[in-house]
Amino acid sequence: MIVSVIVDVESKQINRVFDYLVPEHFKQTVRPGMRIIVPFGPRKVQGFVIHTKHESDVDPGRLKPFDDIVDVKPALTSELLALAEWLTDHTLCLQVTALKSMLPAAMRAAYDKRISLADDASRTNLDSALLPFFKRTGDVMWDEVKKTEPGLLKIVQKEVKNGLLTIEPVVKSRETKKRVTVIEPLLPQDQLLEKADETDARAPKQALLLRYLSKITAPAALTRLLEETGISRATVKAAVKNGWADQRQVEEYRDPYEGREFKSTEPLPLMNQQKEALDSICRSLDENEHRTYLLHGITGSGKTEVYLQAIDRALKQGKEAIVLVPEISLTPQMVHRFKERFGSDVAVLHSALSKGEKYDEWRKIRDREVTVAVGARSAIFAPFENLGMIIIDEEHETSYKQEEEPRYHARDVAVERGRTYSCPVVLGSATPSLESFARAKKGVYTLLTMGSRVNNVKLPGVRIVDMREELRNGNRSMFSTDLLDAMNDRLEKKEQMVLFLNRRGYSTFIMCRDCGYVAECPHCDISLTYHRSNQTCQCHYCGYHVTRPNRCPDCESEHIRFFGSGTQRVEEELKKVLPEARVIRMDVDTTRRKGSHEKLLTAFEKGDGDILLGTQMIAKGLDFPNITLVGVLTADTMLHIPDFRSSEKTFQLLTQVSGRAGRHKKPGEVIVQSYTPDHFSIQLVKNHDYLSFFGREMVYRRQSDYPPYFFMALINISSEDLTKVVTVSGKIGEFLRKSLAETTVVHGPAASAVPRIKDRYRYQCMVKYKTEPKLAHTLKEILKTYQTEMTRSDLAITIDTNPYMLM
DNA sequence: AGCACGCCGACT
DNA sequence: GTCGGCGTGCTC
Repeated sequence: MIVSVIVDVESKQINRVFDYLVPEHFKQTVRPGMRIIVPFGPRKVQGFVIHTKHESDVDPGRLKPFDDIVDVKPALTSELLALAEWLTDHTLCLQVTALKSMLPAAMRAAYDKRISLADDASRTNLDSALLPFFKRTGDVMWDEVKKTEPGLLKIVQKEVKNGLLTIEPVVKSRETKKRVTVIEPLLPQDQLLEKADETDARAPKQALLLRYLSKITAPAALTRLLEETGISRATVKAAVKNGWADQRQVEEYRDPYEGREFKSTEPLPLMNQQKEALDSICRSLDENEHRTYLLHGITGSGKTEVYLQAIDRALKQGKEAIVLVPEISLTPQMVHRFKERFGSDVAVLHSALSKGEKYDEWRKIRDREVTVAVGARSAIFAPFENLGMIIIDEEHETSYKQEEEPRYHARDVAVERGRTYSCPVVLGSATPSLESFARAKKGVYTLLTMGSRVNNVKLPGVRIVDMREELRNGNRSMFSTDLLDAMNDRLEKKEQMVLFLNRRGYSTFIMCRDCGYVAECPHCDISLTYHRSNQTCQCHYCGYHVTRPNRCPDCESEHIRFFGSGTQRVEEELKKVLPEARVIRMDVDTTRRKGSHEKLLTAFEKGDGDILLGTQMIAKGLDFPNITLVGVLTADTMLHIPDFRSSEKTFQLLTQVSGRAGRHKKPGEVIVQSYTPDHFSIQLVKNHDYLSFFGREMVYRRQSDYPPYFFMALINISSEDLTKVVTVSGKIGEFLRKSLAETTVVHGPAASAVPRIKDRYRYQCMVKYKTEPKLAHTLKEILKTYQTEMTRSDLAITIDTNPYMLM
């Protein structure tokens, strides 16, 4: 018996299957989708079994048996193995990269070396630098040595040559399972009580323990037992020794929601528009028909309730469901709604969980202990085998696109899986991506529209304030008179408000007023942001930071000024103009710690704050009844980034934040401050007019050959050597033009929008096409041509067949 | 990737 | 004579 294996070596040359013999004792257990440990050249690596067979094309003498099996159950189902192949083809990534991306991070292998003394006598002759590590008997792991003294590898290798040490490569598993000690009575209840009566006089603690044991029906956690009875570990030990009880370790799933109560909810009554949407979706479900629905429902129209009831129907048919939400930790409210409706049937996979917690949630899916997976992008690979429903909430969100390899879009994967399982895929949004809406209009997707809010709550009134006008009237502050008045009004009425600004830190750039010097990152072509809390200037691209200069590094002038405002600056300013207001600031800097995000939101919900000030992360999913005012401080920052989607992003963001106001009984108001108030993506927010926005934006996309009219592919070339980047990208551009059809447009090569990041120069070529059968082949050809140069030098070529980040 | 093999310059 | 530089090639 032979297995074909994709080994965990990320290199173009190794991107194919290798065959291994199956050792006799594994013949019954090994199956496709399992991870195994294989010898690969001189080392050991992890590999994925792709299929089993009885003959190999490889010379039988060269076949080696594999070492071990990692998984008890296959990590990947046969469907996911096929999906990995699809991912590889569509994103042009390595097969092993696709396979690994489907597993939780805790299941990715780590490698180490075990160093042992050749024999006991070797110790005396060992290089003195290594002695501290070999004082005790037993082996030493290289990772341990590296931690204290990374330079010692040379000496270790020398001693290997001298025959004093041996090195054995090992594959470490990062999977840690949480274990708890449990106690279980070994005697029936009546005997326990009998024994308790006997021991009462001599050993009261034993008696207490025996009575406790007589009451339990399932094994009890030791820690809890000790806590509740107040007896000591020694007492328990004695009882175990007496043969009254058994103590053992059991595996436990870490429950990130432990101790939290979710009251269960019943389906809510639906409005007509919701019913119609639900009926269409359920029809596909009942008929086992794959169909992609675009659920276009304005903010507050009750999309979530439609998802919940559609899922419920799928579960009742014995099927499973996947729900994707953008960066789920950011929308705890959404998680709660699923937990409340489906209780312990839900596994949650979000970025704020620890690796171990994610692994446990993932195992619940694999072991079929749950039937619903709610999570961010990678949850689309949930290893279900009878999928009945896939839902992508806020489908326009760009976080569904992975910006590392494999560069996939969860929406595409969802449609592919929906096709395999013949099940409906529901894309929901108040502001669909242009791609999806265009597809819905063409009939590729089925459009479902929900145009009014639940209970007919009115959409908030939106006012657009011209900040140039404010300036002309002598208001140089960051708050317009309108916004300030409105804020004062809400403070008086004890109502809450949300202030939105998509820039963290304190200021956007630092400039010397005397000589015009602007502080820039020495490793990236980008200006530094001032962070007031720790008095540093930071680069948001590479993390470089320096203490703030008091004098201009160029001309020694003291007139260093900070321009533009970030959330920290606004917070400070708010303290000045509204000293009595309680402000809760929410951005990457205040939510870095685990759970802090939710803590801040709960505080705001409880009314511990009047103003919630934040970046992007407060734009989605917030649903608090007391919010009656939303202020957008600078609507145009998004508009000026060099990206053809900038108008779309601006409109989506403004509409989303607007939706945070007046979702319940109290009417809401939105004030948008802008320096370009006449731009259509800002004007059309006023009437929440998605359709007009769609129409206007499509005209621009058609004129400029952008998606959805054209497809794109982006080739990025980078190196520390600028000359190399220029020559290589030049050749690539030439090759693209020569190889592709005449109707295809090739832009560049040109320097990227951020021409240097982390000391690497970056150039790019852009391909825009309608149909291009030769594209995949041409791009693969490019990678093949530069394959050796990429391994031998620092040259890097990355290809994105559906780019969202054009920087 | 990571490791061995192999062929040329500067040291005990 | 040997140590070590990194070009080349291979991994079932």
